[in-house]
Amino acid sequence: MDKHQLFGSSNVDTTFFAANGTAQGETSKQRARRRRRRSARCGGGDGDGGEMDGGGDPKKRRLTDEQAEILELSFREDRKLETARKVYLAAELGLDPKQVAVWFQNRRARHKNKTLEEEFARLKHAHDAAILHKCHLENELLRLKERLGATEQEVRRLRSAAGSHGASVDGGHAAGAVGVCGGSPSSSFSTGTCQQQPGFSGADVLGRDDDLMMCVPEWFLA
DNA sequence: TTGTGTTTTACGACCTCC
DNA sequence: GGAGGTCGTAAAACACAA
Repeated sequence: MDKHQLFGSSNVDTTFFAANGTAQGETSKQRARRRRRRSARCGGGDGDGGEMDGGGDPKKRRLTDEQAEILELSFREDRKLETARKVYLAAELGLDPKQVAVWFQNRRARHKNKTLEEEFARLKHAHDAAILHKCHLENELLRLKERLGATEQEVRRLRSAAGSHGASVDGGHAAGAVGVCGGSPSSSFSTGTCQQQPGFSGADVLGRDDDLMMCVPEWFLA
């Protein structure tokens, strides 16, 4: 039969019949096996089945491969089935128009299911990615909180040290404590960091590879 | 060969559109 | 009101492991 007759001037890929043994991803091997089984069951030679004249249940008979393929092509053309096309397909395929209608109904349902599954997979992938990103952000937040806590602790230590130092040595001129410690061996500011004038850098607390340089200005210590 | 899970065909109920 | 749509489901047909 001329496939183009079924679909008018449409762009039906006629190579479909040659290249695709299947309408829905079934392998040719599976299809062949299925056909053999069906033939054996129905006692039919080549004409597997449309009429089921071998005595099977006439109520529910499977379409032949060719019928299914042509219906599949027609479905790809247009998922809706208008009356004229239904009648034409039924006549061409030797089927009841009702069968054609039912086939389209079921095919639409399968298509919808497949679409939903694909959409679900896509959304799940996006969801997983979002969860991963959230984990990264939470880790980052945790790290920043730890750094903040350490810095605050250091600030408190410096303030208490500056307070006691100023009171006992220079009568309360604590404002310049950081700057004037001068690297005294006994001072808590004897490390190199305290030399960083005019303010305090928390780099020793934060670690060398930290990208966040938290600085405490001198007025804060006053 | 058989039990079981999946796919396909068919139907009824209900809804929408013309 | 009729035709054709979706949705849910039954049951036949089928695939496949044990």
